[in-house]
Amino acid sequence: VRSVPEAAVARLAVYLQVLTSLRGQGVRTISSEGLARTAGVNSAKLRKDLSYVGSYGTRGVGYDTARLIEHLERVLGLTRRHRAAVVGIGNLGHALANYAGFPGRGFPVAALFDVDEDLIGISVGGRLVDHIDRIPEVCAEREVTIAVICTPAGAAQEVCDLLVAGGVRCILNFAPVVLQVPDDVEVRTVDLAVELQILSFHEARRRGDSDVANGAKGDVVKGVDVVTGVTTAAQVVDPLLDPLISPAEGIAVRR
Amino acid sequence: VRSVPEAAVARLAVYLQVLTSLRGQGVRTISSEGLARTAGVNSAKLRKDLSYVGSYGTRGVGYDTARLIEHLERVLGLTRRHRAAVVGIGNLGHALANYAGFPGRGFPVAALFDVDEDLIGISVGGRLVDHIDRIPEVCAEREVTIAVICTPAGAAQEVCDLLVAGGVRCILNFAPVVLQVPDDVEVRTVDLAVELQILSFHEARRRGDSDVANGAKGDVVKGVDVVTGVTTAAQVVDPLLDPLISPAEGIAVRR
DNA sequence: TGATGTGAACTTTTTCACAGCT
DNA sequence: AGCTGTGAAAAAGTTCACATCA
Repeated sequence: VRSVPEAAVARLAVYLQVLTSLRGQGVRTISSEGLARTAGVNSAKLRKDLSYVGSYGTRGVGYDTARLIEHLERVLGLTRRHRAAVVGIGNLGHALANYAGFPGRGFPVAALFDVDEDLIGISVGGRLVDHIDRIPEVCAEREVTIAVICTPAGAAQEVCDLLVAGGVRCILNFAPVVLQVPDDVEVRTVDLAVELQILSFHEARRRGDSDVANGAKGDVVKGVDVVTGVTTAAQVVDPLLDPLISPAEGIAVRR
Repeated sequence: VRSVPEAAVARLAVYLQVLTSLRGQGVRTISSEGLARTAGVNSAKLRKDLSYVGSYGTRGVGYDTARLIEHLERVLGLTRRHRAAVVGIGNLGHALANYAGFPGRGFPVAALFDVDEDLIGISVGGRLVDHIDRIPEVCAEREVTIAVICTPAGAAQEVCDLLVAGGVRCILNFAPVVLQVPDDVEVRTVDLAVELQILSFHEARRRGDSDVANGAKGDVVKGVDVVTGVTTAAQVVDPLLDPLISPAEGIAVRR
C-alpha cells in the first residue's frame, strides 16, 4: 500500500516464479526459510519484501503456496491482461512473438511491427506484422499497454517515441541503447552486451587482472588532447537530442 | 581501487556503451553532465561511479571520449578475450550463437551444446553443436570462461552444474529458474516473464488498480506439510527472462 | 513450539555541495 | 570560468532480533 522498494518488486516476481514451480511439485506449504533458500535470498529479506505487500503467512507454519501465488499475482497486477506489442521482428523479436503466448498468457501479443517491407503483412504467431509508422494508431486502437523493442540500436529511440505517442507506458527494451522517455514511462532495458561485460568484470576481478579496478596508473597523460591527438576545443555535446539512428544493424550490437 | 559497488559496475558498462555511440558520432569530449544525461543517470552519480575506478577526466573540460572508453574497457576486463559457450540451441540460443561474434567481438563463441540429437553435429555460426554431456570436458579444454544458458527451465540447473564442473565461473542465465551455485560462481539471470511482471506492477500501480499492493484480506487458509529449501545459496542478480527457447516445458514459463 | 511480521540497527548507495585543477 | 573528484549528509535497502501469534 505504500511504496514497495523497486528492488523488492523485482524479487516478488522471482518469488512468484519459484512458488509456481514449487506448487507444480506438489508443495502445499513452505516456510520463509525454505522459499528464501530456493529464491536465493535470505529469509529476513524475503519476509520484509512480503511485508511490503501485506501478510499472508501463518505463524508457526509458513506460507500456503497457492494462496501466496494468488496474492503475488494480484499485487503484480497479473490478474489483468496486458496486451503486448513486439517491435522488430528479427531473430529475437520472432522468437518472442512466437513465444507461447508470452509468459503466463497474461500478456497476449496484440501487435507486431517492423520496417522491412518483406515482413509487413506476414503472419507471425497468428498476428500480422504492421509497419512501424502505424505504431501510434494501432497501439492506441488495440490498447497495448506493454511493448517489447527488439530492433537494432539505431531504430530503438524512434520506435520508442512512436510507442509513447501510441499511449504505451511500459517498455521492455532489448536494443543496446538508453532510451529517453517522459517521466511517466517505465523502461527496462536488457542488454546482452552489458550483461556479458558485467560478468567479464567479475571474471577479471576474480583472477586479479592487474588493470581491473585500478587504472593503469603511470600514464598520466594529460594536457592537450591525447589519444586522438587533435584539437580539444571541448566539443560540448548536448546529448539530449541525439538520435543515434542508423539502420545498419552491425554496430547495433557493438558497444 | 577496491570494491566498486555492484550497481556501479552495471552502470559502467552502460557508460561504455553510450560513449562508444558518441564516439561514433564524432564526439571527442563530453562533460559528466552530458554523458550522464545520455546514460539516463544524474551527473553526481556518474562522477562517483567513475571515481571508483580512477579519474580520467579533465577539470574544466570533461572526459576525452576515446580515452574514457579505453579506460572502461580495461576496467571491465574487456581487453582480454572471454571464450563463451552457449547451451540450448533453440530459438534464443540460435539467435545468440549467430549474434555477430557476440557483442564487441570480445566474447568469441567457443562452444555450443544441446541435448537434441538432431542438433548435435550441425554447425551454427561456424561452430559445431556438442551434446550437453560433454560440457565439462569441452569447456575445460577450450577454456570457456562465460556461458549462456538458453535451455528450458527444466534443464537449466543440470546444465549449470555441468558448466561449473567444467570450470565456468560466469553464467548468464536466460532460463526462468533461480540457479543454485557455489559462492565463487557469478550468475546473472535475465527472465522475460519477470521483466514483464515488473512492468505489469508499475502499470497496475500507475492506474491505481485496487488490488495492487494490498491484498484481499479475508480468506484465511492454512496447511500442513512443509518444504525445506534446497542446496546451497544462490545468487539472484537481475531478474530474468525466460525461456524462449525450446522444446516443451510449458509450465516452466508460466508463473 | 515454531515461524511470521516488523521496529530498530546497520550497510550500501545516492545525492549534495564545494574544494581544487585546468 | 568551468567542470571534475570526493568528503560528508541523506536516502534506500538489508539484516537483526524478538515480540507475537497460530
